[in-house]
Amino acid sequence: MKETTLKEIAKILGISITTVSKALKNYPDVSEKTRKSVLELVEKLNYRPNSFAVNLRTKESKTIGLIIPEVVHHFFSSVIKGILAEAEKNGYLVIILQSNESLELEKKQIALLINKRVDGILMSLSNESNNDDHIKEIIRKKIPFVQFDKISKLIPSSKVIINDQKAAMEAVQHLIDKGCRKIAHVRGPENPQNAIDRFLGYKKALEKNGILYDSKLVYTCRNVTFEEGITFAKQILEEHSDVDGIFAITDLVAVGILAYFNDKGIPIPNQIAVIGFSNWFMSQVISPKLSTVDQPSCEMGTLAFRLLLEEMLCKKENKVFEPRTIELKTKIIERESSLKTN
Amino acid sequence: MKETTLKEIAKILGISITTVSKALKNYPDVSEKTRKSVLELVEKLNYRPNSFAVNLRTKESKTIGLIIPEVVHHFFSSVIKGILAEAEKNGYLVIILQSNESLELEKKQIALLINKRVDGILMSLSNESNNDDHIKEIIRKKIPFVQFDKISKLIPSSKVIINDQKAAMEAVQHLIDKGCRKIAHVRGPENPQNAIDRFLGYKKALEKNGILYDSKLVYTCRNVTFEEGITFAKQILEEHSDVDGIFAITDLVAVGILAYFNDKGIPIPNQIAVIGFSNWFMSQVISPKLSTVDQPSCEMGTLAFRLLLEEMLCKKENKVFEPRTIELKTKIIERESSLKTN
DNA sequence: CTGAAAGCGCTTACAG
DNA sequence: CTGAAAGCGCTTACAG
Repeated sequence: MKETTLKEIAKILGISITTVSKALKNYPDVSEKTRKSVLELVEKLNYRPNSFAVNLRTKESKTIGLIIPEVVHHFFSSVIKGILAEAEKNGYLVIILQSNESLELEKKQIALLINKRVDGILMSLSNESNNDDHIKEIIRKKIPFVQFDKISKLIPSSKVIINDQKAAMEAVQHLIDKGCRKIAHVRGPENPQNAIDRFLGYKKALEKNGILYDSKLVYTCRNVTFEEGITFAKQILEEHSDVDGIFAITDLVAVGILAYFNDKGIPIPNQIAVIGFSNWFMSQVISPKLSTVDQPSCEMGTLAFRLLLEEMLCKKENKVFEPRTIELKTKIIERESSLKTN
Repeated sequence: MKETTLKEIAKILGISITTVSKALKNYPDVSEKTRKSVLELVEKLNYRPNSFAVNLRTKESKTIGLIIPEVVHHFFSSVIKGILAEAEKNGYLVIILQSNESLELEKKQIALLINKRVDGILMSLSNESNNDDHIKEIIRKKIPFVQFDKISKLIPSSKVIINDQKAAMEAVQHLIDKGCRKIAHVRGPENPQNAIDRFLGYKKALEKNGILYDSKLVYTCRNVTFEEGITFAKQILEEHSDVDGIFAITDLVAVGILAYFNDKGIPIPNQIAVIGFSNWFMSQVISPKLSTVDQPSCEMGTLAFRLLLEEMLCKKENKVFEPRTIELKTKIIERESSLKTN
């Protein structure tokens, strides 16, 4: 089945391609009569402009790229949902790539998106990312670019983030308020800014409350998994049996910790209180229900797309765009895992 | 920053655009010397072919579309993961659209993908889909098309599915084997084939075991949510206090059911055994751990893409492609929620 | 081995 | 109000 083209329509109506094109784009200099006949035939033949040709002419594709560390992840999939909804509302399609927390893949995918000539790129860094060179390429090519959640601070782009340090401080303060005095931290990997910030928030909260920081109480995840939660829970119990509180980098790890303690019959929160981060759906259905830090996800996606859209529009009109950073609010969610009764 | 084009390279080297293009595409009829000088300059200028132009010429974009009911969903996000990985391996990008279980959105999105002229489409139907007209358009346009999980049986396309009826039968048989005699079913909405098939499997299992089917024991979800699980658990308890087993359309609903029973102190599985479907991650961390039907997800994505790729290649070579259906194996996962000890 | 030319299907500045 | 023409940046059949 051959696709209808402007040429055919022009031929059938006995007018020029130019006029057909103008009629379709509501140029004012086309007679009502001509426009009508064009619209009718277009309707009848179910004509759709060839997007490849339009892209080539207009140098834009109404398509953006999204690079995300992991799709099977409550937080990230919610961000994707927000992005997809907002993009669709504004007539944009989204190409999604999963970096799988790998720097190598991330590099490759940035190259793919640049070659594809997407109109803009949204990105959350992989855990392995430890320098900015591959990202600078996006800036150098003047491709509209917004980072969210896991960002590189030094890249001059718009960003949508939370205040990880503050949120972590509040989480640890919450444990302290509940009576915890010896608090372990299962932190994220070395590279990601948010793992660093949450760790710093942990330290600051201790300091503020006159509790001595002990680096032995800090355990570092490599892959931030449920399994690591189990492993570290075991280790904490063996190495520091008097720990009375744990702040985990994210809910998935916290759930692993709870699973191990449940299994061993360690009373939570009375012996050890636990708080996670991100408010995954899972947290409210496990037992005990997990206290955590609520972090906007869908909204983060929506706002990231809006910032990108603004930048794309500025670029189109050759205006200067000043990158902006939006910081979203977090909130402590108190549930059973930190509700000490002693 | 202007992008490098073939024209510029040709000009700098004092040769024709044709020759540059051929050198880059490893045509045999280019001298080694010329090819080398081209490759060197290309490297130096970091030339990347303009994909818009390539798309227009070759009439393909190495991009496929994926329409999925819901991204924030353990099963679907795992399928996406499988698709993305396989697509990337084969040099394809994936545009993802979320139909949000809405027929209207689904229609719109099919139109978007057709207009975008993607090379192929992967799709899982929304719950609202009750006829095939919008999907037939894909077939009519001869766009390579593969359905997975939630499919329309009558559309002549490749499919990747499980045997929902058989899997459901096994799940209910499992409850019966554990001693359940009055088994309720919290089913999915009316339209989706897999909800229908699981319901039929439920019925067949009862029949096979000489248990009378009672339509009052079947509860129908509208949105297949955690909250509906809670609601129906309550209703089941009120309306049929002697129910001793529940088969839920999916784990999310089953988890809602467990939450309600836990809250009310109903002993699971001893008073009521529960089995879900899909083996979401969550199922193994809640208490009691949820018995369920394991359903391949990532693999489903991988295979769906492979079938699509095959069809896309056939189309390119003007070969006939015979749609195929791949049926993946499921497996009962026995956990605490069905482990009666009486 | 090299290149002129046609063409993919649009958009738009320009002339009339 | 209409249309001829140029051009976006490639690919490829064809001629030499």
